Amino acid sequence: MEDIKVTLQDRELWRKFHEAGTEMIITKAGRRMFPSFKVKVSGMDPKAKYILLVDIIPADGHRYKFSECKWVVAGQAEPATPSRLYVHPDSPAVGAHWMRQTVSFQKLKLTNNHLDPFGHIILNSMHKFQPRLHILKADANDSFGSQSGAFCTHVFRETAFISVTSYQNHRITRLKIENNPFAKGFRGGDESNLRGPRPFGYVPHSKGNISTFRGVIFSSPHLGRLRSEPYRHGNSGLPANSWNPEESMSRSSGSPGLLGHRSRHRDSSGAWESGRKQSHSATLPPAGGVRDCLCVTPSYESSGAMGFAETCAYVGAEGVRGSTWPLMDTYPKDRVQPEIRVPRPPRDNNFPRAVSPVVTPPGPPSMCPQGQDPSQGGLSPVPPLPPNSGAQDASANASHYHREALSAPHPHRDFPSFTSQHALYQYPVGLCTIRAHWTDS
DNA sequence: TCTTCCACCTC
DNA sequence: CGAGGTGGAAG
Repeated sequence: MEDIKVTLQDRELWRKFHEAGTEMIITKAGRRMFPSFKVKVSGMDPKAKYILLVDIIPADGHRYKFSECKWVVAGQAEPATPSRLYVHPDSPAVGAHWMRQTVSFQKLKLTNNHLDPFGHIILNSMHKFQPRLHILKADANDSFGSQSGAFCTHVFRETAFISVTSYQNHRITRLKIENNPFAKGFRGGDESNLRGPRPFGYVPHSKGNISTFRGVIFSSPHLGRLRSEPYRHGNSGLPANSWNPEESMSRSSGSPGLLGHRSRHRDSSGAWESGRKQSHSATLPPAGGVRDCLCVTPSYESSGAMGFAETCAYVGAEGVRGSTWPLMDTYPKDRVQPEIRVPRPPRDNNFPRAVSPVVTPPGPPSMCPQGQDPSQGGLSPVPPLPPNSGAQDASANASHYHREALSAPHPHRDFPSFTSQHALYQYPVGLCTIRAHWTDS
C-alpha cells in the first residue's frame, strides 16, 4: 500500500471553492457534491484487487453560522451522525482498473435525513466536514477484506466543506453555477457565449414580482456573469483569500478488516462511474475586481475524538446497496467486535438496518480566530498540519505516511496502533480504526 | 432554517 | 426521449 499514490482531480477547482469556503447542499433526497470527488491512482499492484471508498468525517466539534459574510462558530457540534461509507461501485477491482483512468465518486450523495433509506451519507447541516478516501486491499473472495488487511487513507484538505441546506455565501453559489454543468440554466449571458443571456427570463412560479427578478436583472450582459450580485449577503469588498498550497493531503494505512461483498457495476459507458469523463476546468477569472464577501473560516485545532458510530456502505449503481454495520461500542478503540463480513444488504430493500448510533462527543471546541487574515481564509476543516513533517511537495498530491498491511486475525480483528506523534485523528472506519497522520504534503 | 416546487439544463 | 441534477423562490 505504501507505493500507492493518489492525486485529486480538478484540484484547481477545489482550490477555488476552498478559498471561498466550500459549501455543500444537503437535502432530504440526497444531493451530489460539487465539485465531485475524483482521484487518479497510481502505484497499485495491477493484479491485486482493491476497494475504494469514501467517508466524510466531522472536521471539528463546532456548529457554524454564516454571519456578516463569514463563517463563525455558533456553538458545539450536534452529536455525530451515523456515518456511512460510500463504496465505489467498481469495487473490488484490480489495480490496473483503478489506475487506468480517473476514479470518480460523483454519484456520492449527501443528505440531512438521519433516517435516510437510500444509503446516502448523512450529515448535519452547518457543520464542517472532511471527505477521506480509503483504499483497501480486497481478499481473495472479493470481500472487503479481512485477509490482507491492508489499507491506506488519503485526505485532501481542499475538499473540506460546510454542509448547508441553502447556500450562504454567494461566492460559492456563483462558483457552483459557473462550473457545474447542471446549473447551466442559471448562468448569465456572456459575450463568449453565443447563446446569449437568457436564464431567469421567466416569472418565477407565477408568484413573482419585480423584486424577484434578480436573475433577470443581475445576470444581464451588462453586469456580466461574474460580477457580484446583490444577493442576500451583499458585498464586503474584501479581497479573495489566498490559498495555502501547503494544504494537500496525508494518509495513513493499516488494517481495516471487515466489509462485504458487493456486486459489480459498470456504467454503460464503461467508465468509472462518472460515465463521460469530465473535467471542470477552471474557467473562472481570478476574483480580483470582484468584490465579494470574504468568508473567513475559523481555523481550529485538532480535536482528537471524532464521533463515528456505525458505518454503512453504499454501493451504487445497481440499486442501492446500503448496509449498516454494527456499532462501535466504544471509542477510540483499537479492537472491535469480531465482525467478519459485512452482510450484504437485502436485495429488494433499500433500507439499511436500523441503527442506534453511538455518539462520540467531539473534543472541546477550540477557539476559532476569525480575523480577516487571508491566510486563514477559506475552510480549514482539518487539523493543522504539523509544523515540519518533512513535507516535500505541497502542491502535488503525494502521500507519505504509510504502513504495510498486516493480516487481520480472523475472526478477531486487530487494529494496528500507530505511534505517530501526529496522530490527530482517531477515527474508526467500519470495524477498523483509522488513525490518520497529518503530514505536510 | 428547512422543504417543496419549478424551469432549465445535462446525460 | 426521459431521468435526474441544478439553484431560486416561496412557504
